[in-house]
Amino acid sequence: MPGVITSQREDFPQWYQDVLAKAELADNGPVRGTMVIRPYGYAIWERIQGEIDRRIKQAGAENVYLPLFIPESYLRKEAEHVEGFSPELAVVTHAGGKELEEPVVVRPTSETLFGEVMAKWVQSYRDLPLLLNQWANVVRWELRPRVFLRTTEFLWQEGHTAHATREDAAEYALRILHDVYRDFFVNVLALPVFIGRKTRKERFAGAVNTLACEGMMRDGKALQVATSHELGQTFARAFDITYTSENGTLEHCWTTSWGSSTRIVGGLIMAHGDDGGLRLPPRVAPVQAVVLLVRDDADGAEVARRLAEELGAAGVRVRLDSDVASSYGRRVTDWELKGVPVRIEVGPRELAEGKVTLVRRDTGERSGVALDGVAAAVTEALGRMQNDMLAEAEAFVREHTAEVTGLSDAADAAQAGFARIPWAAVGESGEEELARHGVSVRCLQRPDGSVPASEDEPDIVAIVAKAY
RNA sequence: CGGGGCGUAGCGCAGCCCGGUAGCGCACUUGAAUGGGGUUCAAGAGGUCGCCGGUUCAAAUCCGGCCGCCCCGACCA
Repeated sequence: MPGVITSQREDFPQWYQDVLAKAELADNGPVRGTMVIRPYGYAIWERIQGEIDRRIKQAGAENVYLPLFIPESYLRKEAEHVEGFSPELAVVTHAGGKELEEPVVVRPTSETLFGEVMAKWVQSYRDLPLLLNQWANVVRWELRPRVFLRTTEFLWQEGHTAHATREDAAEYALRILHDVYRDFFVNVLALPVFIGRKTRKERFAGAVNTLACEGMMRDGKALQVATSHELGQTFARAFDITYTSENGTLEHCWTTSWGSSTRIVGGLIMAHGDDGGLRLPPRVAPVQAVVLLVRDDADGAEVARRLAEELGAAGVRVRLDSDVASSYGRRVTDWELKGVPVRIEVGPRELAEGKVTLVRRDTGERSGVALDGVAAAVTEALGRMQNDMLAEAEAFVREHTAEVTGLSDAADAAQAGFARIPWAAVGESGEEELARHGVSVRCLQRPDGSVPASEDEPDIVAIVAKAY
């Protein structure tokens, strides 16, 4: 595949743009910073959405839908929250042909609306925990947008929960991080993630603790792919989310919020893509296998049709490409750009031997497969690819993560990957210093990679990197 | 808001310095050949050269003003 696109570090932004366009994922929208997600890009998002939604439900949360518009006064109820979001709000001042008495804000996130709703729904300790989630679009007027990674309008899932105790809320926020997000990234996207606490500087506006998953892209930069916040009693106090406890006293709830967005699609592209375009792990691929009819012959067409049917029956998401009016090379390249994991080529040469050719997208490896063994071979290849892609990504992360002890070494290492450095050697002043090199603390971890209970724990490690 | 750059066909660009019939690649339409890694040939359609003004016999090109957009930094899932 001669020079279709290149993923060399210096060309990475251009490579990313090319993949978006050539794999037909998304374009810029007419309003600056917005994006148009094309059918194939949306199909990938639907896979992501389905997998995350299933995990959310397993964690006990239920889906609801709250309004797009928020009265401006709601946002003002929580000082830190307004301050954090006001620069990027889209505000509607006119509607129905006249100026509104109170402007309405297009939601940048829905903590305030959920606060209002929870205050009504929670009366007694028997109503707790209240575990809610919504799939919605939100708007944040970003200064420097980038398709999928940071767009003015994006699709996401935001979970909002209310609990009786601090411990219960903290435990749930951590559970979401582990059981919903990390599990999804590792087992579906084959994307190893660093999980940990955000520093005070990087914390969500209004939260008392922010947890995050950070993924490494192939240019060595970090992308925050999901977050989970403990909101303490901040929003419970601002919105009067109270309950009567078992012994009759009136108490404020402890709330959490957590989210993941269409940004994940960008992360998927940048973590697994190569010079041939997208590479999709089988579990997230909308099309897992394509049966490609090489030449225009009736026997081959019949075999290809039958194989596609068999694969479908075996539970493989399969497509038949018998569009022989387009050239073989063109079609092969198109499916590779789209990252389809397995390609089955049906041509006269191998058919003469009672075989077809199976090609893996991740390695490019080709093998001959007997006609009656195709479904088994494809299923096996998909399973192997899922594991191999995770192992490959893990090796990449290991090779691009440096152990350092000093700030300047950390800043240097972060030009090409991640650095692990004792948090004691960084601190808030060190964060400022790193920022001058375009580097930030992505998260704080225990030495074993688990999530610390506070940033004051001894021996905790800062993961530092350049970030998107 | 600081620092760079760009506005010419649907997309990507050349032409501008040195004024003289509006060009190239991709995509699109038609026809033919080809067909195991982005096929080839032929024909065709498509333009207010960002806008306004000036200089000139003549402006995409020179001069003045305006507008829009992109990239790098600050903000962020």
